[in-house]
Amino acid sequence: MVENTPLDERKSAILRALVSYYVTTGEPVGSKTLVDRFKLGISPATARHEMGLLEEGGFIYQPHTSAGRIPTDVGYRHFVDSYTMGARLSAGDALRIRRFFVEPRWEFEDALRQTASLLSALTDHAAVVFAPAVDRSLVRDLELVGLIAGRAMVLVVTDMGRVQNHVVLVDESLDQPELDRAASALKPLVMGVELEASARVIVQAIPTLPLDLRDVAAKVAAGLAEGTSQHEAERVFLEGTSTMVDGGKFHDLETVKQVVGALEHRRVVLEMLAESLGEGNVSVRIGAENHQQEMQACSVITAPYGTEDRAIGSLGVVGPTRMDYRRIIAAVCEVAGNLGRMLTGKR
Amino acid sequence: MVENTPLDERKSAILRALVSYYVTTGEPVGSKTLVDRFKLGISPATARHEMGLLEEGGFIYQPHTSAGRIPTDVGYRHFVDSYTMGARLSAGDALRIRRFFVEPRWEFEDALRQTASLLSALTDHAAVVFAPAVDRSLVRDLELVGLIAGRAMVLVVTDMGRVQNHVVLVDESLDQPELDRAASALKPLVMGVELEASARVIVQAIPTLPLDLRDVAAKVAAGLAEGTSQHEAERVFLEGTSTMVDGGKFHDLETVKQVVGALEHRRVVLEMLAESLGEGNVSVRIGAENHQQEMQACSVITAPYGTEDRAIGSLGVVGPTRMDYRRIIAAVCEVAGNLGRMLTGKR
DNA sequence: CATTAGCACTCCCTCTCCGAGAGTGCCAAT
DNA sequence: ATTGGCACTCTCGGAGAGGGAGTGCTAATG
Repeated sequence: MVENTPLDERKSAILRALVSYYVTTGEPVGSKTLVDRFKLGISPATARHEMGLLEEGGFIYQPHTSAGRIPTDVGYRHFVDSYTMGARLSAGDALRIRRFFVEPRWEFEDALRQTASLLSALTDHAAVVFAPAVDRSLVRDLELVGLIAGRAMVLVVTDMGRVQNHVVLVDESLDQPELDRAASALKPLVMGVELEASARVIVQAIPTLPLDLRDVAAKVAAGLAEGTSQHEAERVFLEGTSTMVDGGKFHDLETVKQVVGALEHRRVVLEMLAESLGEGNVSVRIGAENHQQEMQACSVITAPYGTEDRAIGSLGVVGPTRMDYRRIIAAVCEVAGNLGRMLTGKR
Repeated sequence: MVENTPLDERKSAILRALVSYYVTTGEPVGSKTLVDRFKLGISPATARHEMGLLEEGGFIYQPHTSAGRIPTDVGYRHFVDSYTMGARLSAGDALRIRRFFVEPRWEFEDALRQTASLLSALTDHAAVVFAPAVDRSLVRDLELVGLIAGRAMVLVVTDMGRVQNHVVLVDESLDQPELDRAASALKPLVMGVELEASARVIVQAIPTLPLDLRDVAAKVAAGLAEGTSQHEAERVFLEGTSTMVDGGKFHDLETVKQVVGALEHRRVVLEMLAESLGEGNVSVRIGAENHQQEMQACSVITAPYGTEDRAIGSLGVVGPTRMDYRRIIAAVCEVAGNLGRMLTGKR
């Protein structure tokens, strides 16, 4: 409520203890409980005094007079900022992650979906994994396949085993040999080019192409452009929504519905993960810090994955603000690191 | 409880009224309410008498002595069997479906996902659409694309615009020209063949191939076989799970979690939809009629889609046993019909 | 001056009690 | 066979009471 006072060490310790305890029980925490369970070296009265100050500072609040205290979003924020660095995974979790990633996984999409499952199981919250459609993997193949009734499919394969396809309308008279001819002409143009740039490359080369191929080329370029931009929503893998319904994570059923609904319509997930792609490191959004209206009862922990210098996607965990931040942050980081290594083969 | 008495007309009418009313309110229905709201031409006392008999027959039950009656699964079953034929869609719903299907949709997967969304929005329940990986669409193209580190991707396109890809391990020494050579050799074998049969065709042709291609061919066939059988789970499109959380559809939160969890792990959905593929027509599974343990608090309404003689997939709606069967059955049928027509181009 | 023990106070939670309301089953009359 | 009358049962909601947990304040203490 007042200004953004930096907390002295004792207040910080009290806040840490309070958050830790509240997160496990879900009950408001009183001064007595606090000094009983944690070796704070102070009496309940002193704790009460400090807690009063913490409340003035907006770090904790009482659901009603004469109840224990509950952390506010600001309180969680301080907890995360001051006590979260260097959190280590439990041996069990670490082992589980290591086991998961030593298994070879050949399918790109499969790997991402399973990673989402892992993350959800690990944290007991909903997990998302996102691979942006627009990325810097390199084109390995381009094919044109005629379908029924003047439709043709543009197929692009990247070096990371990702397939993108897009159906375009072409002149009905084009048969497969002609499509092959077009593909042969276009393929050399885009081989080794970044997927993101491929449409542009083709457009630029159109004037140099034989007249009868220009129309097809334009269609293909359009398909590529649309394919890379539009279908991002399909690149979101979401697992563990059922954990949201779990006992008492959210008090309000309406909230649960809102959150599950928002996650389901991938737009919100997409926004969150895209934001985190920009920042270089693990990102923690607590409650109202989320820009998305629907997510303001949640905390979202995300991290990009890839190599040091280049992120190829991001992943994260969504849960109630009352979550075990240390554990989850550690898990997200560890999984992101492993996934990045697995996909890039580096390091 | 007793035997499977065929109900006389009046009992049947009472049951119909009771189900209709209960489905809208969710409250146990009493004899007075029943004769007040429906023109049954009998007095409450008579209704009570009949209701007593219906209860003996196991069609309805009381949550506690001296409360109204609620339909049992058997009651719903009778309702569906006797009162559901020829149910018509509301004009609004019919229009909405028609509007949806006149828009051209080029992407197979997209079309299915959006259909699931439509069905969910239409019924206000969770909706699933399933396209089995093994089907009878015809192969239009086969490509081999080299990826990093001895992996190659087998790409197959079918005439309905479906792309299937599977990564296989090949000899590290194989470069793209050699893969192309292999693809050229294999492609003629499978062109126009049913996807389902393609792996078998290749295996049979292996002895006729040049020695140095036989290994690759076997790998490709294995990849095709695995691709067509294993990844069915990825062909399930699920939308609208958040509607499950809606007020009072299920009384028990634990049930909601169980159901959402089961839907999320596609296995259960897959089982249900595969079952319905076998039966030729719309199928209604009410509560305990579901073979899946997790679904016994739900009703599942599914229908295959495709042409008259050949189903190419199935779709359905999952909700609480307390649902508006007439409306939902009509919606499922209509959507299935339209989707089939759109995908096959037939009427 | 910070810390602490003591204490009165506040508020929630649970339990119980009670009356109203809804619905039933049965019985006797039609 | 149907119906009106009636006593009975059960749930639901509100009121009231007691217990418990936790607070803020004050005065005493090192």
